[in-house]
Amino acid sequence: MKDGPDIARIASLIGDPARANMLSALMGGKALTATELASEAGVTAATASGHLSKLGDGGLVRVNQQGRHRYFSLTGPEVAQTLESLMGLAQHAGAVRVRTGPRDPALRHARICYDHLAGDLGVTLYEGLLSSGAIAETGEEVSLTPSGRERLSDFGIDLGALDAGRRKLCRSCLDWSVRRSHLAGAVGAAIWQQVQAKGWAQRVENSRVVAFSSQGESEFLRLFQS
Amino acid sequence: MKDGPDIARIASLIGDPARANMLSALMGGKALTATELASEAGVTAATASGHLSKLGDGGLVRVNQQGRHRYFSLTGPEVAQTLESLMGLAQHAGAVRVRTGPRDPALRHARICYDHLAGDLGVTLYEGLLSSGAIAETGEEVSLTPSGRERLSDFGIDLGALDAGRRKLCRSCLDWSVRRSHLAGAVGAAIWQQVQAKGWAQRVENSRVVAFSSQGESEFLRLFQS
DNA sequence: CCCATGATTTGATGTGTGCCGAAGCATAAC
DNA sequence: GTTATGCTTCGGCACACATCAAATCATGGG
Repeated sequence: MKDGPDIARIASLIGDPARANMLSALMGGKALTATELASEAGVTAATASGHLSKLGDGGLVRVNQQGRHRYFSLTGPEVAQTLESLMGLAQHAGAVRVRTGPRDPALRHARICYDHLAGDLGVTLYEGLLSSGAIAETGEEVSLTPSGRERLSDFGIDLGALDAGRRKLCRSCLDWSVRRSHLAGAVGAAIWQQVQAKGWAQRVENSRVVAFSSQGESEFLRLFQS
Repeated sequence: MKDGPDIARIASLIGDPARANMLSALMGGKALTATELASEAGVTAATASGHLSKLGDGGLVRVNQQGRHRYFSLTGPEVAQTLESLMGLAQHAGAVRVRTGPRDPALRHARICYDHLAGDLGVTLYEGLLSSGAIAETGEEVSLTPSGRERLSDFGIDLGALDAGRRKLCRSCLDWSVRRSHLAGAVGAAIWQQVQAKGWAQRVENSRVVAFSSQGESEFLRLFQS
């Protein structure tokens, strides 16, 4: 029964602790340099370089050379989605990190998933948009309704720019901490941008945690909670 | 950035070729004995035993002792779903098995995904049910509409029994070969059972491939294709 | 041009772990 | 009882690979 794609190859790629930490760091969506990733993984630059080249060969990360820096990022949302899926399994299997970080509760409340909002607030957003009819689902597809377009325009999002882009507008992404969906895709990314621009929230340095100001959070909930 | 569940632990579990082959075999949904799995993985019984105990500790497989046999199966649909997701990545990353099996095209056409139908025909089923209004989606959730209940009853499925069960009726599962959704959950499993009972298709020995009779396939399409 | 910084390559070391054979335990058949 | 089968445990072997230090290459700044 050696059917189907070679799953072991890429699973073993993710299976090394150093590489897994690098990938987790890249889940933040920001492109990071090789040295930054080395520090994230807790290894020397030499070791990190080897790992990154393997991840590149495996098609999990992409490089972007800029001057003498090389910026690494995940190749795409599929990778992020698979990683979240693995986190869900690990969580469920009780394979939580022995020394659960102090940031853990904050991480569950609101965090970045690649380039959009996840955690409790991400799920709230998704379900609020859905129940108010701003987005709708047909099959796996998520689409923006006319009323949704209007609301997001009012919110300050330039939908014309998104339409022009090649990226799919809406996409659902399974949340490992809540085990429900949150909103990904171009619209998901744009909403996060706008939340940031309005000063409602900002990212915590060197972490996927998102910190909402108390006022920002209440405005966010007022606008999006169903 | 050591936040979140420990992803490396279980990824490395899947990352070993022998274990990956075992898991792939279990994707067939049937519970298999330790020796069967050993032969699937191409290792001795001793080695297999060690692997299976690790998979058990990691929460990926479940044991079911019966007499002197020990039957192994995946702990649940989440595991199967994550594996499919990994296959999607592997496929996309060009990490296809060097020696692509002769069963490969058949596998894409129709196969078992844990306990329901996947591949071209699985996707056709899902989209047919959706466009004819038999199922509907709200968020990540898939639900059975009244007209859908009626159709499936006519098809010979005992919905009362499914309602009584604890398992979620409908669930969508991403298909690695087609990259679209197919139907999982209790209803997905029941449909496959019924397709089998009607003699439209049967599983190919020692493989996830599903073979439809030509008459069975045309009846299936007539009934479910949108 | 020279130095500083970022990144990769090379070579050597060590640990982890996959693998098997043989022996030990069960359970079932006779 | 005895024998056979399924599975696990143990001991030992060997290979793969993660790791680092030092050297090399590349880019940018003064």
